[in-house]
Amino acid sequence: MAGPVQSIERAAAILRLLASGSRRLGLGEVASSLGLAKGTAHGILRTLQHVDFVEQDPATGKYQLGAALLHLGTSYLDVNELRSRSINWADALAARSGEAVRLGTPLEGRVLVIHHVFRPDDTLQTLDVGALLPLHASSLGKVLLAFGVTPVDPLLEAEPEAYTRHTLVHPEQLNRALGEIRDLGWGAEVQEMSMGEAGIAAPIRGQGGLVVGAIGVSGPVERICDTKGRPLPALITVLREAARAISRDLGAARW
Amino acid sequence: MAGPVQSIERAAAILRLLASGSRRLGLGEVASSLGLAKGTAHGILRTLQHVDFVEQDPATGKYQLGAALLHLGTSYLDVNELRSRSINWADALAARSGEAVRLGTPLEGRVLVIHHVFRPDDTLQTLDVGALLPLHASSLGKVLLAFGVTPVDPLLEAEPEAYTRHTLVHPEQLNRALGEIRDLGWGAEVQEMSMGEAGIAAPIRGQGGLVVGAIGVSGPVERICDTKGRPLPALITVLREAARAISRDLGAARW
DNA sequence: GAACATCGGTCGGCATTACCGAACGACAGT
DNA sequence: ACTGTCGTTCGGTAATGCCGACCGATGTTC
Repeated sequence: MAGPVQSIERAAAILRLLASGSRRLGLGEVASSLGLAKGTAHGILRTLQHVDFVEQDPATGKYQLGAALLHLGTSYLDVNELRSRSINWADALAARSGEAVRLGTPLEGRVLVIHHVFRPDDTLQTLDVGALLPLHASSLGKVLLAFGVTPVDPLLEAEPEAYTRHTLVHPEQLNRALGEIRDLGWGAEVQEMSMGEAGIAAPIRGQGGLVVGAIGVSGPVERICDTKGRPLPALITVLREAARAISRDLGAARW
Repeated sequence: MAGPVQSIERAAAILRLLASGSRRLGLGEVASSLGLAKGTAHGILRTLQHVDFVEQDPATGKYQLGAALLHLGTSYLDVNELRSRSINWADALAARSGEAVRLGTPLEGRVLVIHHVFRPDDTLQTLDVGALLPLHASSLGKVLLAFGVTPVDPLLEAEPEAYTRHTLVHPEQLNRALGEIRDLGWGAEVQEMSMGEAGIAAPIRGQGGLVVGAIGVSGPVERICDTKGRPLPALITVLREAARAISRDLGAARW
């Protein structure tokens, strides 16, 4: 296997850097962050600007992501088979459960939300599609971890971030939870990312039974769980039915 | 001005190619479409795959866009100042007009929709954010053309596509329409893209009065226009007020 | 207000880099 | 079983993009 194209890797690193900080970055910041010479970084940025992947503030000269990326991102949604086959089932699940439904796939050690159906009531909600959730503190992420879609090692070595006092930060805690998820076939997250919020998720399998993503419902903890903080069995049932239906659509034989 | 980085331009071309056709593409197709040797295209694709910009179907070996692009695309929305400053005004405009509101910016000879507020009634609507509209057959596009945000020349030379029998396809037709838009300060599109649909749009100005985008309302022709097919004055008023308000927020002094 | 620090941008020489084209192995259709 | 096509690998070559010093503008400090 020959080496990857250096300049493209660097360009991707620059784009990721611009995406991580949500403010505009100067040429010097970009260059030093990636250990590049200013001239080199400038050449790459100029090229990225030329193809509309980055824009430059004419006043300050600072750089930010460009418009072409938005179109590429939505084009990804259009061709994503997991998403397109899930849409109808996700709608139905939101209707049956009365809660918000989200679909996730792993990306760079996080969970990328690729579909989001709002809770059917008319409350104000923000679209999560494109957002990245933590693996260890979201129901979608825990399911993906449990079924080996994405490696666990980095999380077990470095202490993961604690969002609330319920977040599983100890490797053994997390490992035990993942074992349970494997046994049960579904996973939950109760106030581990945000107090008052909870979610449950189940794996989606593609051809050959390989887990390719996860689907979950989430909402206020009092609507997801009973008074003892355990997920409502009725929700689990409809969720797992949806996950199975999507898996079947994707070609997973007997799941 | 030194030359842009070749491999990055090629990588971007591959991504755009994958985004244009909404189906997966094989290596051979990619290579021949761009006039590259198979080996070259493979190296670039391998790199793009390595950074999650493209994915490869393990069964067929064909390539499609990757998940990282979705996150980059939404990150672009997060930092886009035109969008963030417009959100509140767009919401208000949708409420006052009772119609769907969209914000556009030019991209590659089309209009990129960067914000979309659904019509306030509860009908089923699909989110247009990230979609590309034609310049000559959308109200947003015509406004951007009229105010010189994007060059008109390519459209005037090549006959633009006719979506309906009302689409302006003759250069002189289009030129006259653009002149009117410049005079009036707003533009309309009545069944030029899709029969039964109409829209009106107004320019948004940034610092120094430069037009940086457009905002528009659109919906069924009978709700946008009067019986003679002319846009309702009340809609035009609230639309222009919103456009002015956003322009002021962006730093356009006296607009 | 003048000197300075910092910024984005430019340029030319060097050698690393990525390109090309042919050959390979797997697969599907015939 | 053969043949066409596919994605992939590989090595030679020179074109390519990288580096670091330099430039001019901007805004900051004393």
